Amino acid sequence: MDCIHYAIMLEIIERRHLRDQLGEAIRDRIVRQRLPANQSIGENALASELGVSRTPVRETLLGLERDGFVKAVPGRGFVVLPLSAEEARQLYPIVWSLERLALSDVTEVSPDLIAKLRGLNRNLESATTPQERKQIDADWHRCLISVSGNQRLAAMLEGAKASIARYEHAYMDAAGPCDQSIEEHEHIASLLDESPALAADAIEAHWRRGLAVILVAIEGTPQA
Amino acid sequence: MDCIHYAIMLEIIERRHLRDQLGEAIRDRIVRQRLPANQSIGENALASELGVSRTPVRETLLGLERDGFVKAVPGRGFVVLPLSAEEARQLYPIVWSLERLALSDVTEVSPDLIAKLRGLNRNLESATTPQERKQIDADWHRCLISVSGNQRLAAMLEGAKASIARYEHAYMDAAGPCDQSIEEHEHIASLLDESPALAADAIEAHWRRGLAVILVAIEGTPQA
DNA sequence: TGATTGCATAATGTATACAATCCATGTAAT
DNA sequence: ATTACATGGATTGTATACATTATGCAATCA
Repeated sequence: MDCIHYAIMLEIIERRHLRDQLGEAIRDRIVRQRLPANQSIGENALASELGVSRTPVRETLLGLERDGFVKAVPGRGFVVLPLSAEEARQLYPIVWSLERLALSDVTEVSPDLIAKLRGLNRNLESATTPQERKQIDADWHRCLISVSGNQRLAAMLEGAKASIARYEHAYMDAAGPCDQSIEEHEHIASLLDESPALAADAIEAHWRRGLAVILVAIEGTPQA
Repeated sequence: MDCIHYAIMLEIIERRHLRDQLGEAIRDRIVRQRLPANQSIGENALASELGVSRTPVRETLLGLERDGFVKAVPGRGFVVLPLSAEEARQLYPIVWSLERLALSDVTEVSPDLIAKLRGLNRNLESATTPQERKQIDADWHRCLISVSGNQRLAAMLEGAKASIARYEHAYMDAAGPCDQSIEEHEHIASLLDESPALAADAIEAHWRRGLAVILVAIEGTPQA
């Protein structure tokens, strides 16, 4: 029994397609505006920069098109879509509707899960780097919607959240989730086992506040 | 000035990627179970059958993976995912949540739109072939959610509806939308300008009934 | 007989090739 | 000077090639 068998037994070998690994890198370039909006993506340059061929790059871009990062224009490749207040106004309600759905119809919430949410929230409090804070915040929401057990819902939310990340990066404080977010998380966690309906209202309010921040940043006017 | 210039001026020339055209064909093969579930898709056979190379076929399959039709397994290609009551229970609530969202926050509904809905519903009544009925039903729902103006929402719903079409084809009466559906459509249209909230409730009920039909067909028991 | 190994074949994942088309620059004509 | 057009290089969309990995089957062994 050699090391390969051990690897299989322990599920160490985890093969991933190149396109999945590239996703992170290319999304990052878009979020950080290294690939500017309204500009066609040079597939050759991107591929050689990433050390792969055009094929997996194009596969990744097709996925990013589904998530609303880019648009494929016949004959001129993939174009990075611009951010807009209008799109933000479209995206956020989708997210809060889907997270509401995750919390509806929940009959019983395990104490373990609430404990896990509280733990993540503590980690969020003590996190130092913005990157870490954003990561933990995303984990907290993933954990929250896991109560539904709805995998299709989780997958759709992943895509929508990725789009929203663009707006948060571009317009929100680079520090990441603030104290108010942490308080709201705690509030939601505490509501979870008493009244899922109230928790659903709270999660919607949480996102509404996030949208308001973004819209102020984009449009300047406090209430638009 | 030759015919090509005219074509461009009139926007007659509409270039589409092969992957988009293949989408319909491959989805159809899955829905009709010509590509059976739990079975890996032979890309070579499919490509030559469709008269194209593997490249656009694979691009299409990546899109179908996003819509939950297939799953890419590293090393063994794309596998057609099986239908399950569990997935149906996940999909339908997503659809009614998103259609609810489309109807919420609607301030003013144009009379034109209501007239168009009623017109489509009449077409649905007089449609003859099941294919036509399904097409018109889909158009009716597209028209309904267009009141929101939320394009991201519309795109997500397209994907979710495509998945649901698999269930409807496999388990619902092949005749397509029935008289009750038409009545419900009419009811929803009439509620639309008075009370969007009630219309939202009605559209949810519409989909809940659809889910119930599917679940009975899959599981047999009337209330599960 | 039943399980296992080894090999041959087929299929996948990625890279590369090639034809079509886009875009920028330059040139001529008005 | 501006427009129209021609031309070349660059880029895309699709096809094909190639290396790796999976799959099936026959031969071997317990």
